[in-house]
Amino acid sequence: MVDAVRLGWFEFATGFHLRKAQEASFAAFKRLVGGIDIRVGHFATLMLIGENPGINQTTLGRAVGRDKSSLTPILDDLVERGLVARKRSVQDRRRYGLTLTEEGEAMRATLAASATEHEKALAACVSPDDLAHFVRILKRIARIMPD
Amino acid sequence: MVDAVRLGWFEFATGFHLRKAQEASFAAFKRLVGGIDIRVGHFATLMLIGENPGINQTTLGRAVGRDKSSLTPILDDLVERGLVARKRSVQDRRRYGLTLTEEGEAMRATLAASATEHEKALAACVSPDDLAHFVRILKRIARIMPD
DNA sequence: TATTGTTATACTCTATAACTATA
DNA sequence: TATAGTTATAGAGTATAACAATA
Repeated sequence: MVDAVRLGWFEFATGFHLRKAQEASFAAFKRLVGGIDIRVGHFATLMLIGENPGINQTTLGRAVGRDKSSLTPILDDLVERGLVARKRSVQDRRRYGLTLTEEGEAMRATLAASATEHEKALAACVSPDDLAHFVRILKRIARIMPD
Repeated sequence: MVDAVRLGWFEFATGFHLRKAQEASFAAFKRLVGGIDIRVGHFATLMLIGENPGINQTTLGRAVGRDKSSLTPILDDLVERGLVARKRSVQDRRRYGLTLTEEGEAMRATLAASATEHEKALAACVSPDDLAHFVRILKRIARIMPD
């Protein structure tokens, strides 16, 4: 049974469609990397450590919009799997500098390939001309809305 | 301490910014309706029942992208608070027809006002010319990505 | 046999608060 | 006193599976 549901006001509710688009994109990405045993939170963490070697957990948390305590189990897992190394800073012994191991770098390359695939799938929804503009709007929303 | 974090590849990762924009929009909406004791899941449910009187739970779940079992506790709460009425269908006694009570309708009107405010806040991030196009892209992503 | 809705249950993700150790 | 990171814990939000009632 396929019932037509009137969205009514929701037809134009940006927040509602933002959520559905995000969920769809998320689900598609999960399916894409389904063969690789890694979660999306792990993915972002791995990519950002690769891009910012020596970054600490608090800074990393701010970048992905999560509390530092939320990152602890993710990092525990990545370290245990030999993908990330925690090195205590000599200048400030409270901090750990995070870096990718060789294996972590290899995993990052593999995941980056999946991510590129995923971007291609998104490109089927947004013309190349519009994509940059689209992402710019998303960034503006993320930056401005909280105030 | 404000560290600059290199996003690197992430700079262009649509999915990443989609998530951050969705979270920012969600947080802003929560703050807006903060005075009203209602959650976002409840909000969508209330709006869609108002727009589709007599809708059943399975159909409603499909519209919001949730399993029917996820809606049961939400509906229990809305019914207990006198906002929604469950009426067993006479044609098919397995189904309940969902409608808003008078109080539910009043709540819907109040929430719709908040939602309109929220859309105005979003309009500060997307020009009126672009907004319709932006939402169209979001819908396309939600429709196409899962395949 | 299939479907609607409920229940029991468990999992993921996340934050808060209290803690240790350093500064 | 303040900060980096960990631990314990709790709360959303969600899905899966088994179930009862009905089709």
